[in-house]
Amino acid sequence: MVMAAVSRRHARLYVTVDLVILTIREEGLHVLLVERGKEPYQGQLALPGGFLRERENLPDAARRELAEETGLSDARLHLEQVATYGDPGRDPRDHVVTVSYLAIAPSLPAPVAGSDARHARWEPVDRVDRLAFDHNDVFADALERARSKLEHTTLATVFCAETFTIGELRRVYEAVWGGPVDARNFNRKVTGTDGFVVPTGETRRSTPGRPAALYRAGPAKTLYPPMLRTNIGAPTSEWTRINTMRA
Amino acid sequence: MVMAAVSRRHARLYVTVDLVILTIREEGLHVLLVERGKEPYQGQLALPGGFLRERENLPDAARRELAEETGLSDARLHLEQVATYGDPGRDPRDHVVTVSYLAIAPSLPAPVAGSDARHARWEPVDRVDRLAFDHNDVFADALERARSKLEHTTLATVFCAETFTIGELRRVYEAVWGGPVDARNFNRKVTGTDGFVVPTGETRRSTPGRPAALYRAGPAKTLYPPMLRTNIGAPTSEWTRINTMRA
DNA sequence: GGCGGTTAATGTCAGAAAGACACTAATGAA
DNA sequence: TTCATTAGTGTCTTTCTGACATTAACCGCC
Repeated sequence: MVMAAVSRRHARLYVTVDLVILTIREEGLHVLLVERGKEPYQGQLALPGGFLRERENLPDAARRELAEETGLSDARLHLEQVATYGDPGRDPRDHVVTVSYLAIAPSLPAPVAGSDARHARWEPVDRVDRLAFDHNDVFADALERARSKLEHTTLATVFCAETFTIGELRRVYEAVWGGPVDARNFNRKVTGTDGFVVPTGETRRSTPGRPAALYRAGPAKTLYPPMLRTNIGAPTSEWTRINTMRA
Repeated sequence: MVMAAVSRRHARLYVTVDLVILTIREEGLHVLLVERGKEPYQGQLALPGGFLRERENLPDAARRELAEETGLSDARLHLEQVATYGDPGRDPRDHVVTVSYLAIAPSLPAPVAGSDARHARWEPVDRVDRLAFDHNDVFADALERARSKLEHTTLATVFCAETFTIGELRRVYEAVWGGPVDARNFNRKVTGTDGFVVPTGETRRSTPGRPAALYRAGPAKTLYPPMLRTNIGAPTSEWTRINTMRA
């Protein structure tokens, strides 16, 4: 049986992946940006990314680009698809559809010098503005995804090292949500939720101050009931983008 | 200044949109499926969809396909992007990336007979199995998205006609979540949440029984605090698919 | 007109969870 | 030993939800 090829009448497009790589540095949430080395948008900051290769699937492309930018392929990294943007005018050169991925890692070092990351740098998330292409939207959607995920899942532990204190975990929430989280209620919620964290039995000393108990990430993925953002502005959750359709 | 074209070394792909069209018929949640008229997967059921055209953006393509399938372009329809699937082997003919959209409408009629919808039919969501391509995954993800959205947003009203009763709204929840919802607590939650519904002042009589008050959808999009599924199996929320990456 | 059945709406009680915040504990430095 | 700092535990109140009872508003029938 002969199988017909796809009609040549259909559009053929380039597909890229764009990465929103988040980490926590200097007590604040940062995103990795690169300076465009050539047109279009030369000199402007953009999210890192690249073109899909022949017969390459999307997550592999995202992992490849991530490894290029951060040098990491650690399994503890979080990588998840967020949205797809396909406005024909988003890239002046040609019709390019991009699939964005949220990547989260424990404290990442300064960007490595590579051919694509020559002018890469960590930017505080509240300082991100005027990115190339539609990357402002891409970034905003991924940031909101990260914020929502901290409400409903135990994802925050991915921002931490293998062992961490409750205080460190709470500061992750504060960095991602952009506001204070009550230490007493946070401690009760996290340690009272089965599978969120697992005590190691050891402590980490700080000078001065009471030594803090150390924990590892537990097996639970879902945080149920969720820990909702309350006193940090009105929730502009990704839930509310009814009829949201990325172009 | 001359702008370089995209390198010919990068892959060029076909992009499609796939629609998960949900409606409620005969007290149950249904999805629109079409029977494939040609290879690959000829004779098998699939989600409706089609190829992106030259210079067409994704939501326009989704709307175009939706109009073809349902005859509707009603602004009250809900249409939102869900995920993108790009496994090179997902279509035997060529490397095709698909972007899935969730579409929700009030009670839709039997499928119109069109060239693409010749063998279209509504299928109860719990009877969906062995779809073509990777459409089982596509469908499962969109269904879960719909289920989650009923927890966090006022989206359920889109399944209803312009005016509806609280009982009708509750049956939407029961159809989408697949289990019973307590009428007394539901009524209190819905009518007690600002902006969820707005009373019309009229009633709808049923014979026999107490006339039910009629409502319209209110302005609120977010349902906060959310109305979480509790006694309908463990929540298999889309939140828990950490590291979920559609291929 | 009254009664019964059905559906809708309101109400009650209890418990869980979270918000707000105080107090105690465990250090190390001075 | 004292003090400052950080961590952890605790208390009270409020809010919300779960479970379920009761009342209300019909229409059909006698």
